[in-house]
Amino acid sequence: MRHWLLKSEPDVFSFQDLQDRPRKTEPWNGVRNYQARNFMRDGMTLGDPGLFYHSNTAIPGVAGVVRVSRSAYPDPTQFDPDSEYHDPKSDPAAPRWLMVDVTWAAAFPRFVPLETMKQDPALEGLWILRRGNRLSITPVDPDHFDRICHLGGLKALPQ
DNA sequence: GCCAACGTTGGC
DNA sequence: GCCAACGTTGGC
Repeated sequence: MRHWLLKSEPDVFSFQDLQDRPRKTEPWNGVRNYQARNFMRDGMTLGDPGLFYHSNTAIPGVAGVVRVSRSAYPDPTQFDPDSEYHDPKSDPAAPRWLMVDVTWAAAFPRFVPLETMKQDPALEGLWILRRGNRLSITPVDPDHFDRICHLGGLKALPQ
């Protein structure tokens, strides 16, 4: 089992939006970066926990925890001409882009701002804190994962 | 809205 | 295969 951090712009899709979904589950579509795709394809397995990170917003940070509820499969939006994620170069016989499903697991009692994580020596090396980081899906060390959950006031993960 | 950092594209 | 141009990301 590996740990992850998933970025989402809350104006587009927030952690609250996920919680409000039927079955609290959402396909993580629209990933159009090869490295992020490879993490989903080669790294993610069912049940992997992930931090739900709000990016490109007034106070960026981690809102809570999700779990991978379906492993990587083709992202249908790449074949949809009406989708903003449409990729005309992707061959339906060999889909270029994949997605996973994620399911809401637990909300942090306290939102953990990026600023807080930056100032925490225990989080040194966390991918999201590296300069110029733009990857929307990144692995997280178990120690870092636990530390961020602690900062968020989460005692233990359900199940 | 600015802009640094980064990934992708395409001419050569 | 190099690399300049371009588009996107995302913190501030």
